[in-house]
Amino acid sequence: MTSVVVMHWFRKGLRLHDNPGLLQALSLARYGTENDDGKRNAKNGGEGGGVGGRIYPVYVVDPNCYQLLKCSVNRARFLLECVKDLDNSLRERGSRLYVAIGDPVEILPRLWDEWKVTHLTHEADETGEPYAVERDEAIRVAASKAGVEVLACPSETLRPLGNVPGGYVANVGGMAINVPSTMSSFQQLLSRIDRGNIPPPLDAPNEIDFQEGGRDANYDDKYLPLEHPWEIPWPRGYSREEIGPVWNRVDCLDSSLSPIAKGGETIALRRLQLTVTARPDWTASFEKPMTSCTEVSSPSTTALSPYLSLGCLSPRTAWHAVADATKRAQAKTNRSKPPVSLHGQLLWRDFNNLMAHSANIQHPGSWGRMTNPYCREVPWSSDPKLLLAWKGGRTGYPWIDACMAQLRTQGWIHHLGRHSVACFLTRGDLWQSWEVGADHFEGQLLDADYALNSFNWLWLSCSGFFYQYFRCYSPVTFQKKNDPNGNYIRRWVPELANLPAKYIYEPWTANVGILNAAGVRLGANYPRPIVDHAVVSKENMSKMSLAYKEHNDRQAATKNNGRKATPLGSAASQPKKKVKKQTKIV
DNA sequence: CAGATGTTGTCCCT
DNA sequence: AGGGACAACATCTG
Repeated sequence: MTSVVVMHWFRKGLRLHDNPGLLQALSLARYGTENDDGKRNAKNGGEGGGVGGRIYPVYVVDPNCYQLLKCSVNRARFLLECVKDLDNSLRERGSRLYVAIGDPVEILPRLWDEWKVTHLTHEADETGEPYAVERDEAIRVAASKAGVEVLACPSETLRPLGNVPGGYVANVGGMAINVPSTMSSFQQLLSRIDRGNIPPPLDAPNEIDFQEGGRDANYDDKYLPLEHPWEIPWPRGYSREEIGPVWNRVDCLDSSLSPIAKGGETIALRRLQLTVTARPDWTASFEKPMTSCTEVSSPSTTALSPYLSLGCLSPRTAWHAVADATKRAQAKTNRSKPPVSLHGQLLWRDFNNLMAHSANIQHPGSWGRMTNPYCREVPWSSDPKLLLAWKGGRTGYPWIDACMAQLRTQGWIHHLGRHSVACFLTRGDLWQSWEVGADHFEGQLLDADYALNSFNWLWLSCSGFFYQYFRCYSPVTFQKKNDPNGNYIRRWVPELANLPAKYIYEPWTANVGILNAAGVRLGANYPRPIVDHAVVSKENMSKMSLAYKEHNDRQAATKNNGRKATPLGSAASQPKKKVKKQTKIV
């Protein structure tokens, strides 16, 4: 009898619950066959005795992957906590995680050979993130050479993104469907698939599922580098000497200071329980724009995003937790609706993923760049001094600087805080490209996500999906109403903590006596504003207007030269655009 | 083609 | 607190 040896390769999807790839691996190891519909658990997935197969759950700490390439210390810590938690959960079930460091394209084939692997399962990467595409293709080629069968299962989103049954762009009768480019058309598309029902999450496998082919005693002492995290080559730019102290410092962080307690599936499910399941009325009536971005002690939202971005939490598990809690809410409680409801937040996530998927099908690898087909060309400047001031929270606008300080310290800020700083860097004030802002967020955010990060930067910079550039956030007044005393600023910019409330958002308007009394020395321990918002925001609106005109002219010229083929029939494939109308004079 | 709509603006008025 | 002007974007709907 040929024995089946399955490797389940964790990349994202760092969870046991609702993990179809893992269940397929278990089914193969126990019964030698795939779980036919991918919907039943491995324990129910077949008849008769097992085939004596074995399963090796594997994680490769890959310094070049999206999750580690640009990561801050905070983010590396969070990722490793997720991996450790996964190992703990597998050990509770009689298995374990085998962890290696380096390039999966070199490491995995060695392990296939060593372990006589016959099947490889992993979560499919559907957005077309360039590094993942290249890596997975190389793995597919190597697996084919090695005679290893590969099974990639979609489980990152509520529904698969691609052209598969139940997916958002599934071919219907051989006709490619139009990919929506607005949230409302996305919602309509979703409502047409199985009447908007979201498939229920799959249960986590239990100890019985792992009873055959659990641990391999021969390798118990191998692949345990997590005991020595300082050997991990992160983050980029730190010398080996620095990495030890960095790790120690991270371990000493008071995690209660952070809205994100700790990484890992266990904490993710507990946080879902505490924020959603235990609060039916809050969940049912949740409206994103009504939540506060100036909370000092704990987030006003669920702050589940870091767990979703690494796949510690399944979006379908979250969806059904919200649905169940909403059912239990009191009758008199107002039920909010997408896009502002909690379900709406998960829909945004899928919509963003679908847009990344679509952009990368049209122009591979373009999503994170200005060449993105959904991105308008705007002639941004490039000023390293301005960029550095923004990154370091030294813009002289306390609200902006406070947000950047929270980002740097906790790796998380409220969505509206992100709006403020992203608008400020791009179309609002500094006129720097959204790409450099996205790049910085990618490094700093615990919840950095390939699809969501670029989508939001396109949106805020009015380069794509959102175009009302005349709606501009003020770095002074936006939060004055919500936090008149400036408690958030006092928390994150301690240099300003003693200023009277009247001046906390605009220290440059205070006289020297007041500043001295508060210990503020403008230009010394706190900068003067690097730009005059009233002036530059007006100038920038004119620049945006011009950039849009030029965009429309280019579109019109393209139309005259004939249609450009685009495979998905998206908005980008319908060049139309009359020349902009003259403004009517009344 | 006109009119409605778009997750979360600001300022000033009553 | 609620509403309109601001100056006026793109996309979708009928």
